[in-house]
Amino acid sequence: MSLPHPTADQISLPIVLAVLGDPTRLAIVRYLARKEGVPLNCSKFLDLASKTNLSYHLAKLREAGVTRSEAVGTSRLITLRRDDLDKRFPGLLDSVIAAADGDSALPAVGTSDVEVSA
Amino acid sequence: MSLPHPTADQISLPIVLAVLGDPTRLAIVRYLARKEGVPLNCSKFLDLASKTNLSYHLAKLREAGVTRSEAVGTSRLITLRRDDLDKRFPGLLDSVIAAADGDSALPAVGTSDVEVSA
DNA sequence: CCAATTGTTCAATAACTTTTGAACTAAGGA
DNA sequence: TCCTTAGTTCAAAAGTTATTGAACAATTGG
Repeated sequence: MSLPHPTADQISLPIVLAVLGDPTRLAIVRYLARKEGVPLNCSKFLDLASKTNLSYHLAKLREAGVTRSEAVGTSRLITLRRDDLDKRFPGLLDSVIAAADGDSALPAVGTSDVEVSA
Repeated sequence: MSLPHPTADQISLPIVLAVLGDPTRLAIVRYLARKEGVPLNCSKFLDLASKTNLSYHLAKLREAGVTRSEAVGTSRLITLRRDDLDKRFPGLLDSVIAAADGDSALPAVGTSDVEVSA
C-alpha cells in the first residue's frame, strides 16, 4: 500500500454515501465492481473526466475507504474495498451498484459490447 | 399532497445518496424509519438543527424523493417514501438504515429509553 | 379579534466541493 | 541520458451547499 487509506472501522457511512453521490465516482465504483479482482489503472476512467479531476475523485474514493490504490511503477492499481465495505455496511454496496446498473441515465465506463483484451 | 414531490421514477440514485450523505438528514431518515407509519411533524427534529435549517434539510429530503410532506393545518406531516424507494432501489434504504443504526457516532433523534406518548 | 404555534422564504454569509491548467515527480524504455 | 507515460500537486476560479436571522404566512385556540 502506498497512499493513506482509512482502516475498515474508520470508514464512515455519511462520507461513503456522499462520495457515492457523485455520478463520476459512482461510475468508477460500478466499473470496479464489474471488473472485481482485476486491479485497474486510472487511464480506464479518462472518458469520465480529465486526468487532474480523476486524480481528485480517485483520492476522494480512497480517503472514504471505498477503494484501495496501490502504487506499482508509475501506475496506481485501484481496487474496490468490497470486503471492508461489506463487513462495515452489509448489503449497501450491492444495492447501490444494482440501483446504478438499473439507471441508464448515469454515466458509465466500459459498457460497450466491444471489450479490449489488453 | 401539498408541496412538490418527484414521482417514483424521477427519483435519482446519486441525488438520494448525496442527500443521505448528510448526518442531519440521515438522522431524520433513521427516525422516520423507526416510526414508520406514524406521520411526524418537524418539531421532532428540533434537537438536530434550528427550525430554519430543518426546513432546508426537510425540503432536500422531499425534493430528492426520500420523504413525503403533507400540509395538515399548520403542521407538515412527514413520512418516509419507503414503498417508492424500495421499488426503485431495492435493499438500499434497509442497508443504509442498518448501517446507520450500527454507528453510535452518528447524531440521532428519539434514541432514549424514555418515550413521550403524546 | 388577538396571540401563539408551525413552519416557510429571503438574503447574506460561510464553508465546502468541483474543475481547471501549469508545473511537477517518478518509473521505464530507447 | 533523454523522452515518454502515468499520475500528483498546487493555486485559482467556479459552483454548490449549509447555516443564520429577520420577516413572513397560515392555522388554531382563547
